[in-house]
Amino acid sequence: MVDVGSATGVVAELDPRVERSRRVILEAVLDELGEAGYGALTIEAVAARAGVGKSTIYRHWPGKLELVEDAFRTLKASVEIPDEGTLHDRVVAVIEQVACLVAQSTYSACMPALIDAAERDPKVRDFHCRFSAERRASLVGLLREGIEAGELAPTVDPELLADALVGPILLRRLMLGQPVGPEVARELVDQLLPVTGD
Amino acid sequence: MVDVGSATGVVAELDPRVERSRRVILEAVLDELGEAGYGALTIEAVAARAGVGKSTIYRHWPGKLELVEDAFRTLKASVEIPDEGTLHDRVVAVIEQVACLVAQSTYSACMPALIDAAERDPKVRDFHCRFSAERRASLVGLLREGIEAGELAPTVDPELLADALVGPILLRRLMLGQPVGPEVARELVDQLLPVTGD
DNA sequence: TCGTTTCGAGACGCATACGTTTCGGAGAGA
DNA sequence: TCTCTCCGAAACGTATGCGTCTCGAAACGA
Repeated sequence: MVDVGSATGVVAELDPRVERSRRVILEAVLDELGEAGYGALTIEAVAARAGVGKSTIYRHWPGKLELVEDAFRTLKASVEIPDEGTLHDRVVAVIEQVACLVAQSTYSACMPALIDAAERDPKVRDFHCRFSAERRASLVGLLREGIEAGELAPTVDPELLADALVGPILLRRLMLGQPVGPEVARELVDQLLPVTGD
Repeated sequence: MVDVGSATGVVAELDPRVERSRRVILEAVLDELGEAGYGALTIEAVAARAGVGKSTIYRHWPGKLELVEDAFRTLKASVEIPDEGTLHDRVVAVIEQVACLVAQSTYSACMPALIDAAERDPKVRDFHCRFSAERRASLVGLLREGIEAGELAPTVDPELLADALVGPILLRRLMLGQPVGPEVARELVDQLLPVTGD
């Protein structure tokens, strides 16, 4: 019942039953969000899908909002920046990851629900924006490196360029119903990255 | 009660009471969608907001889905293509309109709900995608003109470029919580439009 | 004027979800 | 083994929304 901070700063659950309950419940929340969305999400549906009693959910969370927040926090949607290669190739690798993430992943399935929930509740909005901004920052950083290394013209606005690379992927997924595959990443970079020299 | 096709092909409601009821109800639906979203939208809330009885709603629509579809159809979100000016200026004008539309409009308020609803129901999805595709097509057409007129390099993919111009606006509105003003339109076009010659 | 149509209001039975509570069973840990 | 904790199930009363129905008032339009 009580969390214990270990010497490493990691918080460990004493009872494995609690850990297991929290895990299956949060998984069920993400599944429900993908299917029903935020507005139509019910605690009863989550409990049924997770195979737990409602009381177990209310034992660990005060309500729907906190439950959904915790579930979103478990989403894995990080992007890895490759160390080697030309700027062009490194950017392509990043955009490929973004395309895969947006085309098929738990994150992708929950994206519409997340966008909708962010519009309704300030807490979710904060989380969602910070979540997106973190990934964006890594791409912006990569582009900044390129400018400093002289591979990109100094007139380039790295934030605008980052959004221009990622924006179309979102647009096609959310507005056009045509999620793009990773093969489009190279086209995007070829068209939009104003490389200097070669 | 009966629609009459006039000589001009316009369908007119005989009874002004019906016309008025439908109008205030559909307005209320859009307001509710902006506030509550699609999943949490209820007929009762729409009726209360519109100041009509529930029976009046059920008299004109079979259920929530058709009601929402009709409401979305009343959304004005068209983009006008200017006739004169350089390609650069014409594209700027279009992107400015898009930015205004996405920053503040009934359409903007309903966008998260529309995206969420499209994910849940195929009918809404069809409508939403066609709706988005129509606006996209007008910008793509403008870019194609530019290519044919030699103002844009023939290597440009007009659809990709159109998405690269509009995508960032959506990304900042939906993912970053930073809707952009029309002043960003010029920056976008300056950075992304690969004009030939001048 | 007068019959017709639509209206708002509200009651209806039904279904679902809320959040709380109780209780017997089972797993954890000493 | 034995105690303590957490569990799932289910029942609880309440609240809300569903879709239907009825009714008297008001507006339409001929």
